[in-house]
Amino acid sequence: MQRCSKSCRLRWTNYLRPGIKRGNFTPHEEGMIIHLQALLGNKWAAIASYLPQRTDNDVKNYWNTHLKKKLKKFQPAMELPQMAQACLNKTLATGSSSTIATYASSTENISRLLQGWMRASPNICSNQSAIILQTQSKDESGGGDLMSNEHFESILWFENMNNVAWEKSACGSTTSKGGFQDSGNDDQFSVEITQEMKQKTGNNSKFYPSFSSLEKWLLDDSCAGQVEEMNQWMELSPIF
DNA sequence: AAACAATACAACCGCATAATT
DNA sequence: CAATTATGCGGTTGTATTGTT
Repeated sequence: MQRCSKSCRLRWTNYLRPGIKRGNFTPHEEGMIIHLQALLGNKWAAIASYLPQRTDNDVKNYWNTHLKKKLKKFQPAMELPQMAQACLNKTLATGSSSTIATYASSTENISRLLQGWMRASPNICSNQSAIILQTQSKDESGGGDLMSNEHFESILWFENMNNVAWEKSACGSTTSKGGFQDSGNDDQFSVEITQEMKQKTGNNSKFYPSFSSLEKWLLDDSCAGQVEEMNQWMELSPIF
C-alpha cells in the first residue's frame, strides 16, 4: 500500500502514535464530549484537547456514530443545548463536591486551547477573559446552517440559569478575588460567577462567564456523572 | 449458509493557515 | 515579499466487521 506523506502523517497522528487510547469511551469521556460539543460545536480538535489520549478523529467518529444517535433519540424530550444547560444548572444548584484532578493531566492542552480562543475572539475582555464564543457549529441536519445564537446564549449566558442557584451562591458569598486557585471548594465556582455577573450586569452589559469559570465547569466530574445518569435513563426508557 | 443491512472506524479530501524557501 | 510546502482541521467516504433475516 502506498501512502503520500500526508496520509502517513495522518495515520501516525490518528492511529500509530504512542499514547493513543483505543476502545470504548468511558461515561466520563462521553459526558465531556457532549458538554464540549454543545459549547464549542464541531470543534473536534478543541474537544479532543480536553480528552488526553483521544484524537480529534476518534472524538468525531464517536460523536457521529454513537452520541449523535443517542442524542437524536433524546431530543424529543429535551433539546441538546437544554440538556447541557440542565446539567450546568444542576451542577450549580447542588454545588456538589467533586474534583478536577481527573483531567489535571490535560491542563497543558486546556491552556493551549484557551490561548487559541483568546486569539480567535476579538470580543474578549482582556482582564477577566469574558467571552463571546462566535461559534459556527453546523447543525447535524442542516449541514451548514449556523446554530442559532440563542442556543449558545442559553448555555453561556448565565442569566437564564436557575435563579435559586444564584440566590444560594450569592447569599453564601463573601469575597473571592483572584479566581479559583484549585481550592477544591466548588461553591467558589458559583461565588465567582455570581460576582462576575454582578460586575457585568452592574455595567448594564450582558454577562459572560469567564474562561476559568467555564473551564471549571467543563472539568467537573459531576456533569459527566449526570450524563451517565441520563444515558442510563435513556436505556431504560420505554420511548427508546 | 447466503444475502443484505447496519455499524464502526480508518482513511481520504479540500480548505485555511503557518512555516519555510 | 511572493511562492511553495507543511500542517491542522472538519466533513465525508470506503470498507471490514457484525448482526439480522
